[in-house]
Amino acid sequence: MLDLAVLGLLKEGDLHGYELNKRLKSLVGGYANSYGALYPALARLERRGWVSSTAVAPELVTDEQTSEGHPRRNRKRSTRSKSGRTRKVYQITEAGEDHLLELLQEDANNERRFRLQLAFCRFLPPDRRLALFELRRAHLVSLQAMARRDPVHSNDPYVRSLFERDQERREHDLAWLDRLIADEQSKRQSGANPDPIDP
Amino acid sequence: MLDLAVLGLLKEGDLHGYELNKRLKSLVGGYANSYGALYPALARLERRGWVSSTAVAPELVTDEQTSEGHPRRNRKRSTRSKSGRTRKVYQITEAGEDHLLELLQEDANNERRFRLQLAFCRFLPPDRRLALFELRRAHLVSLQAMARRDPVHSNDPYVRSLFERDQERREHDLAWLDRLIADEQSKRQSGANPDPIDP
DNA sequence: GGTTACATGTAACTAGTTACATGATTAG
DNA sequence: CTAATCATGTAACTAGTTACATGTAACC
Repeated sequence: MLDLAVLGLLKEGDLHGYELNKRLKSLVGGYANSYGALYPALARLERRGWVSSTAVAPELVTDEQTSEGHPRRNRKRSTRSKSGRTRKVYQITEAGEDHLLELLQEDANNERRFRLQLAFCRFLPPDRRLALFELRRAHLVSLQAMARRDPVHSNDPYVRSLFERDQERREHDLAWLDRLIADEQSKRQSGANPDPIDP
Repeated sequence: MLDLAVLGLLKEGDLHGYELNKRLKSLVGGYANSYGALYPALARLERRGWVSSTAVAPELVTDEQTSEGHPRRNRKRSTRSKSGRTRKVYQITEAGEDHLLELLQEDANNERRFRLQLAFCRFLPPDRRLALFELRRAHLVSLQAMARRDPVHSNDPYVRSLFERDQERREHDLAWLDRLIADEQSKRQSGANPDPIDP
């Protein structure tokens, strides 16, 4: 799961672990400050050849990589470092990109995984993307059916309220997915030139 | 987490592992057929003195425990067994009930935990229950605030759609929780006799 | 006579969290 | 000078899944 998130973020651009973690936090509300998961994951991805890393000495940090614009008066030297340690900047490999495409298509039964798949589904070809959405839809529909044929037995008001919320959430989610699917299909019909020659 | 679910279900009545698993499935849409988590959990709960178990021989299975009403013609003997193996029926201990009360109050930051806490919150005294709801509410509000002060950076339509859904879900959840809280408070005001003497 | 349901368990694996260790740089 | 932020990592723990092993009994 983390693999998917990391490869997806690295496909957008090279990053080091600390920065990756910040992006993960804003991408998935959750994925705490768990460097305890991230760093081992990066090491694993590198062992498998899906990413490669470059050590970047703090002196070599360039202006582009350093936060905002206003250059604040150089103190002592023009090259100042924002970090005290050598950073390891990771980049995705070709094998990594292939693997990412696989991860983007598998399952979709898992709520958290689907979240990540959606966040990076722009890297999929349109037909694969649509297939992913349909797969997720089928899963939601089967959950819906399960809930309907086996309604709440409990008379407890709290349990009932919980199950009602679940029901509403499923319906809301299905409607949302249907909108996504409809948008995909309308895209195929209108600007359906995968190799645009005449703009 | 499983501990909470198991203790809660056992507080409603004695059960064996297989039956517990079925209840878990209908209670939490999820918690797969994971006997691989349940049986070790039961063993652990027993070691800690929160539950105790009784071996029940298949011959001793009584009619009350055997599914539905229609008695189907006894074949060969009046005591027929539905199961081929000795079942281990678990019951919650006094220490287990105390522990359950603790589990019902801790955290509430965790979505899945809160689900279970709500499913069994009827075992809490009303003030504790209200406190639990308020705690969950505070957590949702802080998530809401985080999302607002740090909006989506991405221009990707899929990412945007995802974050919009998140937002709607949070709002829906908050409204739902507020209804639960309001109901609790109105209960306190109307039938607020914890030791009813005059019915 | 094969599939499904009943029933208990173990082993290996997946996935993430919490706490710790370490140290530099920067903003107030 | 002190708190926050930057930066990388390890160890122990929590929590659940998947696959396997084993066997009975009921259903069609």
